[in-house]
Amino acid sequence: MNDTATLQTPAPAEPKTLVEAAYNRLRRDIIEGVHPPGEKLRVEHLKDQYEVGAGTLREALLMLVTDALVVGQGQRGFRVAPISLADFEDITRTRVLLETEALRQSIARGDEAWEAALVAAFHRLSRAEQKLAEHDVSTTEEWEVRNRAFHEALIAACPSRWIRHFQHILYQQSERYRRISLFRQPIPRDIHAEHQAIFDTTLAHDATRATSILSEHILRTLDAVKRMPSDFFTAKTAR
Amino acid sequence: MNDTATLQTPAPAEPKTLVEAAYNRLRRDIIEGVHPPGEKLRVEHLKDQYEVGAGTLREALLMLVTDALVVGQGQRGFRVAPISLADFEDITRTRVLLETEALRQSIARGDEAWEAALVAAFHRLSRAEQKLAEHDVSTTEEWEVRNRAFHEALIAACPSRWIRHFQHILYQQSERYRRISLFRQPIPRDIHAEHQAIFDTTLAHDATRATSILSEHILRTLDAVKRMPSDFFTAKTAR
DNA sequence: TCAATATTAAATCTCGAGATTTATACAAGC
DNA sequence: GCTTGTATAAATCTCGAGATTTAATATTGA
Repeated sequence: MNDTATLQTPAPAEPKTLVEAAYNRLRRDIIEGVHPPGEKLRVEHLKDQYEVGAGTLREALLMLVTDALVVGQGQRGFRVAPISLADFEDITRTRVLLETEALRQSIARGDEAWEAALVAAFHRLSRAEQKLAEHDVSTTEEWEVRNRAFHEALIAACPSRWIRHFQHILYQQSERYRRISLFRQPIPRDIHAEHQAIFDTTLAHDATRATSILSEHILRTLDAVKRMPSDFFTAKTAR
Repeated sequence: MNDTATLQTPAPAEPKTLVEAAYNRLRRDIIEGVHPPGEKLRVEHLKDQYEVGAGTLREALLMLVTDALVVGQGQRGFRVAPISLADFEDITRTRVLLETEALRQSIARGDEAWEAALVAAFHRLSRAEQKLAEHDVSTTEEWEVRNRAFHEALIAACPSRWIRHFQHILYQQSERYRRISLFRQPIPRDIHAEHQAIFDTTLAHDATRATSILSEHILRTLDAVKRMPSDFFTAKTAR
């Protein structure tokens, strides 16, 4: 396999409409914290910034409501969804519930094609983590993409579209917390060991251990946030 | 308590914007099968039918995408979400997963106010089921409202907003299946016994039995649909 | 000085017309 | 006869301006 340094992940489908393009850009900016939690999203200002019509931007905002990244309040416009420790704890625990069940089903019903794709995703992730260990910070963004791809590959064989749908939303949410909390501090080294363990037990069809390790893997991010300064969320959500 | 025949359920908040009004009407029509699964939703036609502007109707459609009652395909307009036996099975099993977990947490953390509200909701539901047993068909619609209210009251003390959010979406989905399948055939009598058992075990804080009974209660609707003619879904989704 | 009201400004919501894209029908060619 | 290509028609997507609602400011009275 030609896995060079610039290996690409499967294309995420080009946006064919202006609404989708604005939606993608806005989503990215919200997840990356360009628009902080609680910020008022005024259509009049944003339509210039994103070079698009007013109605078009409104539709993009409505699509973001679907992802729960934006909240719309009747006749009082839109806001970036606020954040809180309680919310992140909720997101994390619900993720554990859904993702472990998805992995269980995936292991039970996954075929060889699923295993092959999982091996490939893990290999890509490992490469990125290897570079990260070598202090190649430029790989951080690529690591995030591949980490997500790995987690999705794990549960790809889960036949429940609904579980995968909800998992997708929650993962997106937790990604926003990770970026904003700027505990995007260097990814700890032992995280690769965790991924390795999840990968091994999953391929061995050991559902019990795999889900157990996955649980702790997800919950670990929760502990990290709980060690943040206590006024962190109130400060971010203010105004 | 003044529980007369015309007892009302807590008001569902009046829509203050045209978009919300159109959204509510459209949602209702889709759930009730006025717009069958797979039907193309042409903005030009619907804007007259719902007496609203084109852009306004588009926004209402986007809001329905959030509920997964409508699917939007890039540059090719909107459609009513299709149905299938596999989808209903998925919805039902995911509902069991979420609703049992929610009930577990609700029992663990519910206070007296929660218990009081649950008693009230169960009482209202019992009244409706009593009338239904007397062949008073006019109560069917009110029963559906109260049944939903009862299920929500069960998990009202669950602290997870996300689980409740997802549960809300799934309940809405299964309600559409129930109506469309017109196995809105007379509600079987022993359903009250099931509700009674769920209610009793929940109030007794017996989480194990309560969740077990709730599981079977939800799964029972799945068996009913599986006995439908095999071409039912293909016929409905056609075109 | 504080509370309540009236006035002003801003932002949202709403609408219909124009520009692009997609789907359909028909004819020509292999 | 079937496929390919073109032309027509329909529907969607996009935009900016006008009507309503909400928020902010200034004024008046106690």
